[in-house]
Amino acid sequence: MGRHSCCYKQKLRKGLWSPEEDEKLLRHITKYGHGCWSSVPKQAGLQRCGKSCRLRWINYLRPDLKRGTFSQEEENIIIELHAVLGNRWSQIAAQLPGRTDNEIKNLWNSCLKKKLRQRGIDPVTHKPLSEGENGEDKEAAARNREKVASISNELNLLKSESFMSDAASYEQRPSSLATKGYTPEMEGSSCSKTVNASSNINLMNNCSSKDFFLERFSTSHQESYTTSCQPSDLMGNFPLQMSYAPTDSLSTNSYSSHWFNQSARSFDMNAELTSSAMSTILSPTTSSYHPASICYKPSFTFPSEDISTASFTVNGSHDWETSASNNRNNSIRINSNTELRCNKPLNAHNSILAWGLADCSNTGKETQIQQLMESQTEEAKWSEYLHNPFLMLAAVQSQTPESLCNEIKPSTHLLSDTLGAILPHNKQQDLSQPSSIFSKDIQKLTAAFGHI
DNA sequence: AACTAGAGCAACCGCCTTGGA
DNA sequence: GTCCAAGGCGGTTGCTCTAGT
Repeated sequence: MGRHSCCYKQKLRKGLWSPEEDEKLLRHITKYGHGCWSSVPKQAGLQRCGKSCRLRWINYLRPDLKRGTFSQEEENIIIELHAVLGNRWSQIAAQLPGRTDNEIKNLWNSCLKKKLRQRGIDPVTHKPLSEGENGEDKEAAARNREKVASISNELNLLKSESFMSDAASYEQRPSSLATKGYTPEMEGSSCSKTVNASSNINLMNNCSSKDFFLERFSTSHQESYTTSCQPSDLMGNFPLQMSYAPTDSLSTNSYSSHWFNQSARSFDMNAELTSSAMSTILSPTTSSYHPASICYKPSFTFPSEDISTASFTVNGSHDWETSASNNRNNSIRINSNTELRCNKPLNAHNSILAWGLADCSNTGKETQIQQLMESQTEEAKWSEYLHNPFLMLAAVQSQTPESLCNEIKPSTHLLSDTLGAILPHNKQQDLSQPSSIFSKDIQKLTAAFGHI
């Protein structure tokens, strides 16, 4: 790899775009659309490479771009999203209509990082800066810690044969679809990419339960069907610090932390699991129901769609299976022992799902995990579990369903409470409508898992 | 007025993934 | 299965502007 092939062929202009070039590009795309970017410069009469044209369009000429400085609310959203997503600028940008990843990246590097440091928050970890460690040292230290943790986790993985089951893949939506949704013809395209098992291994072992869930249950990062997640519920020790954004509408719900999908819908973290994972694996008709479940603490909000009871199976392995292909047994099975499932019927009047990690085999064992859970607060328990997938696995494999049962907290109100303040006015009406995204995902996962 | 440093921003670079041949 | 072009993304560079000296 190196310079783009198009740049070899002829001497192309580089550097800043002139108004004439802008006009040519704008006129061409307005009239014909961009189609294949590599052919755009020729058709538009530009001495630029296709990539350069694409970038110019995306970052500057696009008509839906929002100009001007970032509002305080936008900054807060970026900070919150960065705490969750890290430097995934395109994903962050996807939650801020009219803003580009480049813009956000520049803002972060030039302004927000500084602001966070001034507030005593490490922009890398989003945790309070410790005294005696300056920002740069802290960053380096954080990177080192990550490396160490990563290596350690890899070793743990090797030790854990249960995690070394054969590879599986699941479908993930293409990033292009999500990020650059301004070309209508792109919508509905069905490209996909496969994430192999090694990705999932890393997800598990980097001890980010957030990532674990997002990767496992969302159809894509880019189009992540959002979640609001109570960090103590799902993110373990994930460093989501809300304290620095106390005034905006997001932060009034603090730990609800709503996210948005490409169409500016907001969902609940739990809904991410349900909307992307569930919708892709559930048929609206049948699924199994297991009365003796281990209730998984986070409650899942599901859009009001006519979906019956459902379950999907999880094990500690990164190997997923589903029997959804025949639409009779709508479950994802990772291994034979554990199920993560919804144990409430879903219909238009009951959109709250209670999910369970159900132990299907090893019941009644007393374990360290159980003792741990008994001794800690509920929040801490789940934090610990979600922080450490191995603990989770161990617990699930050794606990009785009852011993792990926690109450389910409805969370739909978080959605409605927050959206009004966040969504553009013209988007708010969508909230009452069943999301077509979900049915799309049903098709996608069905297709994705159908061949397994 | 000249110089310098820093901030902000636009664009490029290099790598990765995807999909078609 | 391999190769390659295209597209996407995050990191980096370099230019311009502005404030301070």
